Amino acid sequence: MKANVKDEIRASGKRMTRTRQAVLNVLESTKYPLSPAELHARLKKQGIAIDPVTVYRNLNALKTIGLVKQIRLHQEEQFRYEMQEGREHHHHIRCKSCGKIEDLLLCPLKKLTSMIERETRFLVGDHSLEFSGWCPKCQ
Amino acid sequence: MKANVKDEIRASGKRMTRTRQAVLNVLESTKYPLSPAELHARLKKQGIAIDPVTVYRNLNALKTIGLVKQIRLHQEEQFRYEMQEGREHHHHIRCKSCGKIEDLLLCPLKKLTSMIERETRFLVGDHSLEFSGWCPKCQ
DNA sequence: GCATTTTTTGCAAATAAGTTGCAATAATTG
DNA sequence: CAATTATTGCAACTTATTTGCAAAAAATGC
Repeated sequence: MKANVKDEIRASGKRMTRTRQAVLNVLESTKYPLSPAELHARLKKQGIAIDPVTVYRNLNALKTIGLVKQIRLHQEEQFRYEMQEGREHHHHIRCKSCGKIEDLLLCPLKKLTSMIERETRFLVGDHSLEFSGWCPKCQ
Repeated sequence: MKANVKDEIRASGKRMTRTRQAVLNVLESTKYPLSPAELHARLKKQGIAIDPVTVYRNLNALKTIGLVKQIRLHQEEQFRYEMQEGREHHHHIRCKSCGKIEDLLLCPLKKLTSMIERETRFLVGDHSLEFSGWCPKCQ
């Protein structure tokens, strides 16, 4: 865990507890966004028994600070969370069959933003892009 | 309501009831995807008092036939539904302040698909793209 | 290090969106 | 019009998430 992660938590008036440390460790060592339930299961497997509610509360706290990003993949019923700290802007692809999720580092949408702003007169703040299909194993 | 909508419903073994007719009417006359609750409220305002459960069941039935499309806008907690029948492929933009949703007819992603397939070895079936920002009134 | 303050945690209970079981009702078919 | 099958309403259930509250853990001041 990077030192400045703890600093950021403290700077926001929050505390770095064992539990929070463990939540961050799992998120940092996972290459795709996790649901609260998946995160809870991983902690359990590590012998760290915390209440599911505590997972929710930690994820919300970390999201508020901006250390963690909350996303929702289309057609999924729960939120997922991934580290935001030090990560590039990216999107995801999800297998329709087994649910496998991978990051996509490419993003073709920066140039499109001004076009959309002109057309809709919205001020664009953000976008979300997701592909779905079948992963190599499920084809 | 187009004649072939009723035909498609009948062809799938389903029936065209007053209720279902009313649900379709609302969807056809709305220019953005509606949540079940919003749809229910509109029916109520028209003096059509049906159970919320019936709205859910009708939306699911229409989705199964392929007449209606179910989408989930990122950071929203409920599903939304829009007519699929006779509509172009499109995406949405949503105001972060008031929640206003508009359609975007442009889609820059067709060319990207083969690139993603090469990179990830997934077979891409679908994509979802959503912009969010501030609508003219909320800027 | 100890007492005080404030955050965090666990447990139980509440919420919100959506689904399911079942009996009554409404459409369709012959 | 009678028989069949889909649809509806109501109550109850499920799943994901949030909230209240008292106890436990972390930070702060001395």
